[in-house]
This record gives sequence, structure tokens and C-alpha cells, in this order.
Amino acid sequence: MPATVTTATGSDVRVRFCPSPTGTPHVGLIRTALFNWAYARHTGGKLVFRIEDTDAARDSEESYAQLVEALTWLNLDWDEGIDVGGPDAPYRQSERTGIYQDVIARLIESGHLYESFATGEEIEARNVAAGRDPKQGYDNFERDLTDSERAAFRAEGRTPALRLRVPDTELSFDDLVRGEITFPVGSFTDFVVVRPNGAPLYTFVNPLDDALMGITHVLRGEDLLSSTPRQIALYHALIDIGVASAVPRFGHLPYVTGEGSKKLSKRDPESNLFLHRERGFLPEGLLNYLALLGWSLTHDRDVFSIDEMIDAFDVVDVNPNPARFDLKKAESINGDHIRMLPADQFAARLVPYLGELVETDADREKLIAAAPLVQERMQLLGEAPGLLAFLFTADDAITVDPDVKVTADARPVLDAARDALRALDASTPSNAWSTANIEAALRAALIDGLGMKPRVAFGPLRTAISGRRISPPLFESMELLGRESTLARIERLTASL
RNA sequence: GGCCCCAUCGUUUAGUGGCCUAGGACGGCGCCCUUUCACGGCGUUAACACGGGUUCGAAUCCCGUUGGGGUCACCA
Repeated sequence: MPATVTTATGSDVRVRFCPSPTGTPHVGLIRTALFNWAYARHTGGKLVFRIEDTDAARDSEESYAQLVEALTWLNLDWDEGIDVGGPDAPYRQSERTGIYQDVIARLIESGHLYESFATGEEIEARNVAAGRDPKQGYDNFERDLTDSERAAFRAEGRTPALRLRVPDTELSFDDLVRGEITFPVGSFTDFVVVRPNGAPLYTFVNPLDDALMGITHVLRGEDLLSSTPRQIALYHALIDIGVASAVPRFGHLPYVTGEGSKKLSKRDPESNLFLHRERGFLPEGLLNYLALLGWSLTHDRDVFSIDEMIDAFDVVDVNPNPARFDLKKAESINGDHIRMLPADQFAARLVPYLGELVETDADREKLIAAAPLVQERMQLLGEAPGLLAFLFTADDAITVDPDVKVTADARPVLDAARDALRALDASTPSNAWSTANIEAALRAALIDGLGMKPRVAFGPLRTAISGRRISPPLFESMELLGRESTLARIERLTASL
């Protein structure tokens, strides 16, 4: 048996990402996609993207589209599968039923599959009657039903499900992240692979398609660990009938947990990939953080590029313990990636987050000038409107935030500032409207002239031009805004006191 | 409950028998820089779950305990 395990290690590696389209993409699922992708890219192997839509009741086209959109947004590309095609098409299981029926027939003929008529209630009743734990599961009692017994069930109007005959032995495998794992005899029993209506189940099509598509490494969530012996048993049956040639290697990735230590639920907003995108995560920032959940590049650095990850990534280095999704850390990593962006790139990424604020070419030009002012003070692109809106707002539409307190005491400051700035009328080269000149004029008038502390002197001015307590650097902002706007805003605030 | 997995600072991770009086990062706290907020810099806080072994030597290997998690579907 052990001799049939794959030996692929280099460019012959074939991994797959095979989600089922049942809801919006989850960060744990994406982490799984990332690790599979990184492993394929590291080894020079292939990544197959397949969709497991065998549950008509839960699958949706919308989820399918979201899955594709998610991978596309994150730049996780695949070599075979959805949209790109490949030698094992089709890649949606809902389109592969003919293939399955053929294998099912051969498995029945070879005796690996048998008909099972029992209902869940009956199985539980048998366990109770035999003094076993009701939850023990199926006891394989229909393995050797005679033709007449089967006929009798049919006569009752029953149609059978199909079960796989699993070996009565212990079964072990060498998990890529956890090492040797052994399941004792009796810890897994004959399981249903085909519903009475003929529709195959995940437990069947997942390993079957892996076999058909030549998958060598199965990297998936820890929740599937306990179903691995059954899958290996199926593999043995497939090898027996010539459909598969080797059992893949398995690597069970740790859970991504939320608060407490429970698996991050789909209900938890933090699990929603698109919510992170809306808040302004960069693909590279989110991917970097997700990589850190169970893996690390090196001992002294957390921020790295995707290429660095590809160079270094190996599943055997993945840490087996569950990892908590820590939004604070994720945002910090994202902030680092924002700062690493070239200025023009950064400005371009900002545009979708500014919505109606930036529409004209003039707006875009102003944004390119303003972007460097905020690049190092953001962790999420979604913070951009709050920081930059004042630059794209009419002078008479600036409103003062409720958390800002400006009183009549500020009048002398505003008056002095207005006079000092008015003097910058470009009449000589030395009093042009520039950041340096604005700062010099204001310092002379307020700090030296009025003897004020910078902190109290510039506060009201910040409020005047932006309406906020926090803003990009003041003098730079004034330069961008221009002389007329700046003066108009100062006068407008003064008048409102 | 059966079976399986897991166990280093609050979080994440480094560590694969001596380099560990346990390193980094995030968070927290303090200071510096400073036109706000940030960025940056400096410092600080804080962990090998417990008990037995093995060994000259254990965070690292083994066993047990405890604790956490998962799984036991005609879902995926």
C-alpha cells in the first residue's frame, strides 16, 4: 500500500484549489488558495482550479463568480481549470456527471461499491440495539446482502445509496504538516458515495477528480483531516480499477480562528474577503498577512513580497497550530505595503476609494500631488476620503467636525494668519505661494509674532481649511489648495465664530 | 462519548538537544522627533500548560495529565 504514494516533488507537483460556491469567499479559504498557489509556484508545478458544485441546494452562480473575482483580485492565477481550461475539462463538477457514472459502474462491478438501503434512523437504532454509541455511525451490515434481500427492499419502494467498502485495517499516512497520523481499525466505516437518486457526493467526487486530474499534493483545511482515511480507501479502490495511479500526499492546514479559539465563522464579518477589500486592504497586504497565519518567511521580518514568499514557501514548514485572525496586525502589515507602493501606483489605487470626489482630470492631478501627503499615514485605502475630501470640496461646503472645538479665542490667530498669507501675493519671487513660504510666513506671524506654541497656533488653521482635527500636513495642504481657497476658508471660519 | 489534531509572550511567529538568563512582529506602556495625525527612532511589558522520563545537557525526543479544537451527514 505505501508504495503507491506519489513521489512528485518538483515541476511534477500538481495541487488544486477546489472550493464549493456556497457563499462569499472566506479568508480561511483564501489562505488555503494562497498556500496551494505558493506551493505550485515554488515547485514549478501546476495549480488546478476546480469548482465543487455538487450540492444544488446550496451552490449559487453568484458565489461562483465571487470565487473567480477573489482570486483575480489577489492575482492568484491558475494553470488549469475554470476559464482557462485544460486537459481534464470540464472543471465544474456539475458538468462531469457522465464521467462519474462511468467510474461508479466500474466500481460496482469490481465490488468496491455496494447498495445500502438503510436510513439514518435505522442505523442509529441498530447502534442503540447493539448497546453502542448511537453516534458510532454505520456498521457495514449491508455489505453482503443477498439478491433476494435487495429485491425485498426494492419491493418496499426503497432505492439504495451506494457505499464504498473500506478495508478492515488501520490506516495511516504521513501528513505534510503534521507527520505520521494513524487511524485505528473501525474508526472509519463504509460511507455513502452516491445518493439514491444517482447523484454522487463530495466524498466521492473530490478524491475521484483529484485522481483524474493527477493531483499529487492535497493541501486543505484541518476540518478534512478525519475524512482522509476514507479518501485514501477510495484511492485504493480507484487504483485497483486503474483510474488512479498513486495516492497523493496530504497536508492539513491549521484553522484560521476568530475571537476565542473557534474556527472563524462565515457569519463573522472578519471572515469576509470582500469586506477587507472594501475597507482598503491591498491584495499584497492581505496576502502577506494571510501567509503569516501558519507560516513565516524568516525569524526577524514579517513584511515581504509575494515573490519572496514563492522563493521560500514549502508546506512542510507550515505550523500545525490554529492561528487567530488579528485584524490589527493585518492592518499594520497592510500599512507597510501601502508605504512600499510607488507614489503613482499609490495614487492610482486610491481612486476607487474616493468615489465621486475624484472624477475629472484636474481632480486626478490634484490627487497625484496630494497622495504623497497621506501615503505614510494610512493603513487602509478606505481612510483616503476622510483624509483628502477637503481638497475636493468647495470652500463654502467645508463643515467643521463635531469633535473640533474652535472658539472666538482663535480669532486673533486666524486674523494674523490671514494677513500673513495675504502678503504672499507672488509679487516677488520670494513671496510665491509655496509650502516653504507659507510655513515661514505663518511661523513669523504666529509663533514669533504672537508668541504662540505651534500646536495651538496651527490648530484653528487646520480646522479652517479642512474642518478636521486631523489632516495631512498643513502648509503642504494650503499650497495644494491655493491661495484663494485658503484665504476664503480662513475668513469663512472666522466669520462663523 | 469514540476517533483525530493542537499546545512558546495578550496575538502571531523564530526555535528541529548545547548558540535560549528564549529572538522578531502586532498590541500595550513610556520617551524622542514633530504643524495635527501618522511615519520613524529608542526603551519597556510579556511566553516554553503541568508532571514524569531519556540525556552530561531539553522549549526542542518519549509517556502521561490537563486544556483547547475538530470530526463522527444520503453538506462540502
